[in-house]
Amino acid sequence: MNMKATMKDVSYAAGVSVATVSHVINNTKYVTDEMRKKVLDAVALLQYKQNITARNFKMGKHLTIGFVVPDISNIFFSTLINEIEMVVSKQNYMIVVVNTQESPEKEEEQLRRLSSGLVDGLIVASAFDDYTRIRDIIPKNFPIILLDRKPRNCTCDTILISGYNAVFQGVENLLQRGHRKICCITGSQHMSTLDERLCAFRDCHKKYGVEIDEELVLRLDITKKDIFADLKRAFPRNTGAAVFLQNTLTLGAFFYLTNHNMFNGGLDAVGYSDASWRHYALKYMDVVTQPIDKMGTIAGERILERITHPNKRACDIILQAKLVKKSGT
Amino acid sequence: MNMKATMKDVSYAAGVSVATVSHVINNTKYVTDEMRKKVLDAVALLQYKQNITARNFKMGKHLTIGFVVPDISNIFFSTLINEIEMVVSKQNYMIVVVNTQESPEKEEEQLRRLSSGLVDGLIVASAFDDYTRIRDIIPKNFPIILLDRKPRNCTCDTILISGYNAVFQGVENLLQRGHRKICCITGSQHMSTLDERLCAFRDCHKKYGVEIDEELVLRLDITKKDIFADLKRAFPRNTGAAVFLQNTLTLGAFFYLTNHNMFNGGLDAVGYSDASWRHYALKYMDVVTQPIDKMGTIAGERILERITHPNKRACDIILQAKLVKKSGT
DNA sequence: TTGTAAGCGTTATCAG
DNA sequence: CTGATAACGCTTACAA
Repeated sequence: MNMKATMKDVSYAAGVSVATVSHVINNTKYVTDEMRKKVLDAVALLQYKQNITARNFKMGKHLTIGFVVPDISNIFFSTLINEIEMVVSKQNYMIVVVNTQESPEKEEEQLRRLSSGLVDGLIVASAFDDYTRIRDIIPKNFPIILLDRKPRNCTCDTILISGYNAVFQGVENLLQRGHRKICCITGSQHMSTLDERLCAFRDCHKKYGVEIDEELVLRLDITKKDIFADLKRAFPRNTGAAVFLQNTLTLGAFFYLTNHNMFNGGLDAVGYSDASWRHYALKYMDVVTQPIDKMGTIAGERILERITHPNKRACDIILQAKLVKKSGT
Repeated sequence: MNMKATMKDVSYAAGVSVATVSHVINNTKYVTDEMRKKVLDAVALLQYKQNITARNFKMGKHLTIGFVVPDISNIFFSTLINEIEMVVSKQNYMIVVVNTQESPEKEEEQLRRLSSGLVDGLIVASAFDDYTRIRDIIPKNFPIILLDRKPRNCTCDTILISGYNAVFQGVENLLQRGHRKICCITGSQHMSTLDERLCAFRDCHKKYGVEIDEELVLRLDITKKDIFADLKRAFPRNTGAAVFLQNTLTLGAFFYLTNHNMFNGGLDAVGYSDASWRHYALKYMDVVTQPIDKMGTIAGERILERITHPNKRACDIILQAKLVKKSGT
């Protein structure tokens, strides 16, 4: 019989009280060296390990923040994880990541689980269009921050990155260089960020009095393994310019286009990128980059603040994406 | 005063016992419809949410598996997450991911924390060379599975992917096509997988009696943001062939090489890839792909089995990477 | 400085 | 079928 040792076992073995054991384990009160040694010896002898769940339960604290992401393999989110981790780990918090695979049902289930006593706060990039249902799920005043996407009817803190200006500027450059047939390639999912970017695309055309050929506005499904085929079909040869509104799309497109030597053929493009490969692309296209590090830092700081002050009023923060021009221009 | 409602509160409001409340919440015993309704009404009224930590504590079960990864932004690991999730979610387990950023210290800390009552089992891709210390940290018989890398002195279950044959075969192809100056580009970190791949590179040369120019064996630091510069320096023009032993490296290299039109210049190459972009690369290089999905499935199934039978004897599983030849050949 | 004991929210045993 | 109540392992007044 090899049941796991508890504090009581240790206290018994050491000939002291459980309170004393607790205090030496947690360094929470002064204990004489003699006692401390007895305790530590017993701990070693019994291979005692503190039961963190019991502790968390008793304290109502977990030193843990949940990060709910729709797609963990998107470099945008994985970078964010590191960034947030860096901030919160300074206060001894850890981050647990759960992946919802863009499924609202999964998100709902996870939010329900995590918010019911597993973590002290939540950061979530939501797959929901509308957040009304979620409000009943998350306890009132539970520290929660929404990232990157803002569903309707959501009253929590949000941190967003606006791509409007950057995309507008990118499209403006293309128009100013004389392009009139600009292909716009975006994702098939519906989300606030994409809508905004597309909006910039349209508005810029309007400003210059250029009519958009709707045939050139394409929505590709990037969850499919092979964007290649889609792109092939989608990419008309008679347009001299293209705009890609999503980072995942841009990588695929970039491969496709370089492989077909289209940039050397004079193609002009604006892409979206959050990854290190943006450096390579810069030879051929303007690239919109998002301030992920800043977003992560702010998210980390803010969730910590919410945890300590749960009933401050919520607010939105909007960061700006930036257009980095390709090397030639 | 708006303290969170407990079962006791609910039982009081519903005029029943806590036992009954518990049973309707968990569907764990038959309760008459009348009682059940009373309970559910009270739950709604008080906005009662079960405290999962208390439950986990009491039950000693968490329905949670920890996945400890060295680099969450590596597509190899993020794909693995999805794969594992798919398996374990069928048994209602969730998976929490923690990122160690290739730091053994972080790994140790996380293992300590997770294994002390936060999760029911662990899957870890370790940043450790040697696992002796870890054995004292993880409780005896704690369900744990090591993935992808096998540190020395590790007696747990491991699931590995051997790249030996695939790399050997890739190099063999190059040699048979007449190449004698093959540049080998690998990572700067030390890990079992890379060692094995490099070993295949060497062994294959030996088999063909070709001496390796050690100047052409390069270790690049992929944690640096800009592999581009490194590659530029590293890549000698007089070699007609190159082998890339890591997926992250290969992507950078591929960009660099296509941008410089080197494939059209006749460069022959073997790369490592786990991502969807492998399709694009296949026009230009042989690509080693790893059976990530299989690895994930096995890992998921095995950890579940370990959780139910914690004291079966550990064993190793070795999967084989596969060489996919480029389209022309 | 150390020990005693109550109590955190749940589950589960056992009587009714 | 339902209800008291002990117990899970730990922290923390409070008492000694």
